[in-house]
Amino acid sequence: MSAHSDLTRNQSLVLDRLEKADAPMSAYAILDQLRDDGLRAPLQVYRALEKLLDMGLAHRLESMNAFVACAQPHCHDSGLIAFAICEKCGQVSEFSDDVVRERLNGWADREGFVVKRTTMEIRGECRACAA
Amino acid sequence: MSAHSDLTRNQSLVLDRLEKADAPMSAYAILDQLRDDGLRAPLQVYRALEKLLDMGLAHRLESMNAFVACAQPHCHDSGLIAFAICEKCGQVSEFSDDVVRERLNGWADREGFVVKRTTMEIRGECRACAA
DNA sequence: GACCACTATGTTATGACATTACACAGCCAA
DNA sequence: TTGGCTGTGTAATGTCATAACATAGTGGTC
Repeated sequence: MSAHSDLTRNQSLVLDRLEKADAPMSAYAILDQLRDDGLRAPLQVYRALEKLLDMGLAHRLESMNAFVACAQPHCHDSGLIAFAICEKCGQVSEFSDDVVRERLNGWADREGFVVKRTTMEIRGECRACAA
Repeated sequence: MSAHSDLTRNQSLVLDRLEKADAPMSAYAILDQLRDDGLRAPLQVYRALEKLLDMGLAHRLESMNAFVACAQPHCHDSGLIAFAICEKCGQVSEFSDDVVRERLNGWADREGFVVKRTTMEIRGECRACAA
């Protein structure tokens, strides 16, 4: 499943936990589930998460202060990712749209704005929950 | 400038403060600046902010847990707003793009996802700061 | 092998952001 | 004048995130 060869112990623990979750998890929720594995302080989780974000293996959902594992192995490559978050069941869908990326980059170019990071999050209800 | 006729006292205080700021403010920063006006507890600010968000007079920037006054009187009408946030000077630019809105709505329609709220935030450096 | 730089780790304390719970006051319509 | 609604005030608490400091492994270089 997950070949996290070059990850440290803490990073592996955190990523595994995220991958097994069916909804975004807060750092403290992750911590609670990893007590038995020896983790005790928030910082241990936050440090692991930071690296995972850097490596493109996890995402941070700004609108809910929570984290998810990447849906696809190299989804960070697609440049700009949008998230659709169901507020009922918690499920998160990832997708990317080249046209949207184009438009935002176009605006930035015209304005002389140097983009570092873009977050796009749609809150609502997924098909199943809206039915 | 601001005809906040139908606002309560606390709401007016908070909105005025936001409008005079040249960068996003956290709820606690707002509170600190309104101590002299009689505000003492975070909740007084959060309650005012909630109403202002509802009325479309202010925005919440999810990626920095901060708030800004609307750039234009009725900018919520444009449906979907993107924010470009300069990490150096703190300045925030608001803009909307119909094509982007189209694309996101298209995705949602196809997926059967019922959209409640969308946040789009670009972090980086504005032209002046990037120079 | 001794040294040094770099990265990861563990722990405590603290800071920053947000909400719950409860009590009271004003306003307006039935 | 009663009851519902909205706003307000206050204290306590809950949730999210980082600073500061100490320790330990790893790998390169002389």
